[in-house]
Amino acid sequence: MKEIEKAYNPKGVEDKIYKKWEDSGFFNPDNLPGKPYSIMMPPPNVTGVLHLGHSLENSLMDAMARYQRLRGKKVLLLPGTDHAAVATQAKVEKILMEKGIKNPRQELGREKLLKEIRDFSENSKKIILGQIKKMGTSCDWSRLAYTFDEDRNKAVNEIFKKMYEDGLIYRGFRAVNWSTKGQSTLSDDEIVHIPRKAKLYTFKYSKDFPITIATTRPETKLGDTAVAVNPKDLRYKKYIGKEFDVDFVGQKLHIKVIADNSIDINFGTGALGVTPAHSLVDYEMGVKNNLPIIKVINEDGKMAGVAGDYEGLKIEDAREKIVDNLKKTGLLEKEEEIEQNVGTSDRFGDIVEVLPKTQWFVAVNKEIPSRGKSLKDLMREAVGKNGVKITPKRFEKVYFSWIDNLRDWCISRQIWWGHRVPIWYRLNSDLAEIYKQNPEANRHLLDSESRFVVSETNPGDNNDKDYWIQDPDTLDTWFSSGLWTFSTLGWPQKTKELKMFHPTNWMQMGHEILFFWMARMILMSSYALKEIPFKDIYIHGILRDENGKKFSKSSGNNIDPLEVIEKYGTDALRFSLLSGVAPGQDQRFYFEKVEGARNLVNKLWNISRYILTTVKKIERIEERPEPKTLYDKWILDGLDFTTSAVTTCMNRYEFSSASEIFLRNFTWGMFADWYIEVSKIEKNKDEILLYILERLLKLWHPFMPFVTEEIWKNFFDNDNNENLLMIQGWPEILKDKRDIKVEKEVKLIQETIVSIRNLRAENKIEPAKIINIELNIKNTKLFEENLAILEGLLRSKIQIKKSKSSVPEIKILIDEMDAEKNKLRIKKELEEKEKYAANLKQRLENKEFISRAPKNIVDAEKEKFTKVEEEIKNLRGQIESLS
RNA sequence: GGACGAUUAGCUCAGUUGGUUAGAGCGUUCGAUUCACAUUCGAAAGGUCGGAGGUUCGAAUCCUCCAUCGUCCACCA
Repeated sequence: MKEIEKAYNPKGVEDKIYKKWEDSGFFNPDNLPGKPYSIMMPPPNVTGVLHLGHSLENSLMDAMARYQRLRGKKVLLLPGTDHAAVATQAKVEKILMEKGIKNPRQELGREKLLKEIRDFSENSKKIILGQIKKMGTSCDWSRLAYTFDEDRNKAVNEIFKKMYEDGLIYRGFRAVNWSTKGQSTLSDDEIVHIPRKAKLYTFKYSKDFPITIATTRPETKLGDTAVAVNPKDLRYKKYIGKEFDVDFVGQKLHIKVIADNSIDINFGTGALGVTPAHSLVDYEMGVKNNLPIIKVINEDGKMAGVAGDYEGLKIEDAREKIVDNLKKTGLLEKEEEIEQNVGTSDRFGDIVEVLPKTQWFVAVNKEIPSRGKSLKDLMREAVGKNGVKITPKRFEKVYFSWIDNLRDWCISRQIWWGHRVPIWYRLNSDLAEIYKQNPEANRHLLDSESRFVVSETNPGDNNDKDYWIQDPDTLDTWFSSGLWTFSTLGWPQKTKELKMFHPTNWMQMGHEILFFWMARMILMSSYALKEIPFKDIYIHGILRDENGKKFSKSSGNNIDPLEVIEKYGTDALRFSLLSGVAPGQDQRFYFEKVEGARNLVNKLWNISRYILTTVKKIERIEERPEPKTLYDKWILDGLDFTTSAVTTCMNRYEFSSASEIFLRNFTWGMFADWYIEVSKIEKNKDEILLYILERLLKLWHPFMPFVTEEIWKNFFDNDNNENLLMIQGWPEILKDKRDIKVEKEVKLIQETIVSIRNLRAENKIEPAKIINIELNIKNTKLFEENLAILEGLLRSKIQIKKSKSSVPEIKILIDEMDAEKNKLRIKKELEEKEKYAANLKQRLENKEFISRAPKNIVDAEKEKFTKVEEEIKNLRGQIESLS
């Protein structure tokens, strides 16, 4: 007889099995037959190690990949990591600062700092990849990619060039978001708004200026070049178009009064001081009205030279001084405290300033040559009816509203960790010399240089090589991760992989990167390949702790997935995550859940242990065995139904229903609790048990790959690769409907068994004691045929007597029965049934119901009524016989 | 300010086109250990589905309003 351990011990087997899978080559689609199916794993940032959220993603993707592989597809699950430009540099700089290096960029310089970041990220990468393996992820390691490796860099340069040539990438002097702390620009999406208290000042620039304005940022008013009013505002109509020279706290300003429909007549004074240099909204107004841009705040967060008396002051100090000044001159009319939202940098945390700067942008509204559409148009078309399906659908709306508000995308960053902007400027020899002496300080030489070309490498020849300077900036990290679905497949080369696996079939992600990533992938792919990068998108929620709080380092509630795996095993972790996932919905994680999952894994183990150690011969059963008894029919039908349901669920990305409702219920509730127990009584069921076990292992494999693979080994006496469960094929769907008659009969028997067990428990009859029972029933044949089961499961001697009742009337023939107690119980039951019957009766007497409800519903209600009537009669009889 | 989501048993959550006496897991109570599994087995208790209206023969499910919690977007200056 086969020896199998009493409990499943994941620790001993997981690593071995993973190695076996990896060595088999089946992670690589080249070794698989069938139609291609591809999933690109969202590359985790190399800022640190993986957390439970990543475990959820790995579980989702791997479950889908394994499911598709079992269904005979040529599955590519492509792994990778993301250099995460700003995030990683910010992180490493922080670590260095904690080590005492106050200003890492200054103290280390570009090359040394880059080395620090590279070392850090290589280390995180190693840990991350190890963690992905621990999760059992069946990804193709031979195609491992990194957003910052050579191939991906080529793709980045190529697309930059293409977009530049199409006029979609341009250099512009525009108002951009600026992080003083990070000393870099930011895209609109990298800003998080946080509420804070601020003071709103209402004042006039000067005594002779007719309009009062309000602001929370008086210091920026030094850069005002206009006042905007609503054209319908009668108070100010007469001033529109007029220009004024004013003396604002000692500075000369030239203010033009302009009309703009976006101005709210009822807010504040109904007039807005326009600062094109330091507000994105004002900047756009400035462009429309041709207003000059006056930059009064510098990159270091201090007032600029044009600010006159205020030059060199910190923003807060300048503000204070200006307010003082306004008070003194009596120009300040009101000062009130308001709640305001302020934009901060998501990575550096400081308040973001808006500054005018020369940067590189992607034009989203500009028409793409020979396509008659803008990037925005492409992005809009890609989702919805004829494009990507987002699950859940509501995120489509979120996406569209984001598109509508999209501005040109600033892609150049002043940090060092990232893809260098592939632009080279040709300076005059002396300027080149000056620049090289201090690049940081002489950046403006490049900004004002009109001779430049797009190139990966120095475009100069031996004569002027030294005068060509590459743009020191790097690209927004999302510029490179936007290419992920195709840069990983060899683009810009026309590889056969690209043709085979693009567009990808499925993409899953958290809703927090919908804009950052999904939108950019759609942009890049529909532009460069004219393909929407994926067919379906699945949005999952974020994992929270047991109190509903976000996991984060600062709240100290982080859980290391490896710790969970160590304690409960990977399969348990995977199942606990997958069984609770609902699209777009946040999910709580707690250890009781994993414990329950671990118990389920062990249950499957023990089911297998029982079957494999008791059957005469372990063998694979290809054909659906012929059912001999009622329970055989029931369980085989159940398996068919479960197979069909699980398949449907997986095709719809309903991981939770597939695993929790159907598989768990069938495995534990039907197969273990009933059928295996029955098989001990009815005997000779090796074929059916083995047949079901094999299919169960396959159905469970996407959710719990390790334990199923480990059990599967017992079917073979060698460990050839082609015997691995992961490629054995998905169970065939034979039929998806259960036989209603069989269903009903089994239900009747099970209800009878439960009732009798209940009676035993209530009357405190020892479970071991054999008792005599009399069953009065119309359908004696059914009960006679299943007598052995009833007697076996109930430890009873049962006499079946013919009666008119279609529900069994149970009599326990024993002295210890407490008649009073019994009567009470029956009375209670009777009451409930009578209430129910009254309910049904009312419904059936309602003419509207009879005439309007569909016939099958009415018939079902009638049937229910006759049944409950019978039960009531039965119970009444029992009471009588007891008294 | 705008949009979206959640509210179902003590806890965590299912409930897919409106039609079962509203389900599961955990927890609780009672009982069981030579027979695959105490990481187990058996039994039970526990909910007027956030509130108020409406549509319908019929509402946890659809509509309106309200309440509470949460998320995203947005520089009302």
